[in-house]
Amino acid sequence: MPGSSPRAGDRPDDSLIAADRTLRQFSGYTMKRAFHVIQSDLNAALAPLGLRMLSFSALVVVVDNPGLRQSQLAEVLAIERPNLVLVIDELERAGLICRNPSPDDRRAYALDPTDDGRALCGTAIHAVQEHEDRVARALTEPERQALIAALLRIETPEEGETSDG
Amino acid sequence: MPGSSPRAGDRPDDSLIAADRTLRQFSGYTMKRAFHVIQSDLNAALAPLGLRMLSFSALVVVVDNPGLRQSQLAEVLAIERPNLVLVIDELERAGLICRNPSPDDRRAYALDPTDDGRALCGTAIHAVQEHEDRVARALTEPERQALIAALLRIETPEEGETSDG
DNA sequence: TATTGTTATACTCTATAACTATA
DNA sequence: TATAGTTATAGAGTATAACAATA
Repeated sequence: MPGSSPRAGDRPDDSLIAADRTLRQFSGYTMKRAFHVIQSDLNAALAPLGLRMLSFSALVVVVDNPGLRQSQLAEVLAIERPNLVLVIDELERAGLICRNPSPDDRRAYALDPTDDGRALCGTAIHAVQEHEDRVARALTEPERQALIAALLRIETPEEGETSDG
Repeated sequence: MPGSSPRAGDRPDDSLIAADRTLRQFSGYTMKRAFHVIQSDLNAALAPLGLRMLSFSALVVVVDNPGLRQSQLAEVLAIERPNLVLVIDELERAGLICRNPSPDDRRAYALDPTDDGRALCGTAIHAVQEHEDRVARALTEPERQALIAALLRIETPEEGETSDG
């Protein structure tokens, strides 16, 4: 139940810090706000490298899985195929990955990292790790790992129930 | 370091489930994906009531804090003032809140819930609680509360260090 | 007939500058 | 001059339909 605060105008601004206490019970609301903070910091960390969160993610997966097709990469990143096209364009224009002809299927491209792409990927992972260290400063390391495990279980409830199975 | 998988095309699709393992170390990536799942479910739960995540949040804060001005509401919700205007329009058109003249300041509006707004707010909170129960099904209750606490600390590192201070 | 990559399109959320009317 | 609400606009991220080439 919403509650029964007095009118907010009657009080100093300090009362606003608790003005969303009902919403704070809900993980979606708090997650949205935390994610916004994290995404801003992450994009700021990646901007000097000419990357953003999405292009960084695509680059890492291509470096880890050379030869991947675009439809596979979209599936891995959980985005729609059309939305990946501009990301690949961006990475290709920057000379970080190539669209090579797939040996098996003339409709498809095999995505491969260039040497520059592999090098920048390493640099970017280092930058993102520094961002992660800033996140970790607000948490203990077990808390940080528990957070990631909880988020993974929320995304895919059947997986990651407990990883000792 | 990215690693050295063989070419993904050599393998069946099963290999894709681990194709983003490097990214999974980073809270931002996993949070983005979990948030996307949560936001979709939350919006689906609210859609039958004519609400979405943002309008629901605004309604709850107005019901909890009648008389709030728009600029205060924007600050509470951590969104820019211009982006709140259409949300308030939407809630006012639906007859859930009113823009009343502020007694103190003729530039400002005092936002107040209508009876319908208060009623729908209660219904919506119930719907969101059911959504939260679905989230909780993937976690234990202490895990769910630890998740929310961790997200709050990430958003505002200085607050919520430990709440027994 | 189905799939790959693509184009076009649209909707949401977010961010900034500038306007008006008040203060 | 500063602030409250507003308008206009732009940029991301995301979603669907439909097309050409290929399977």
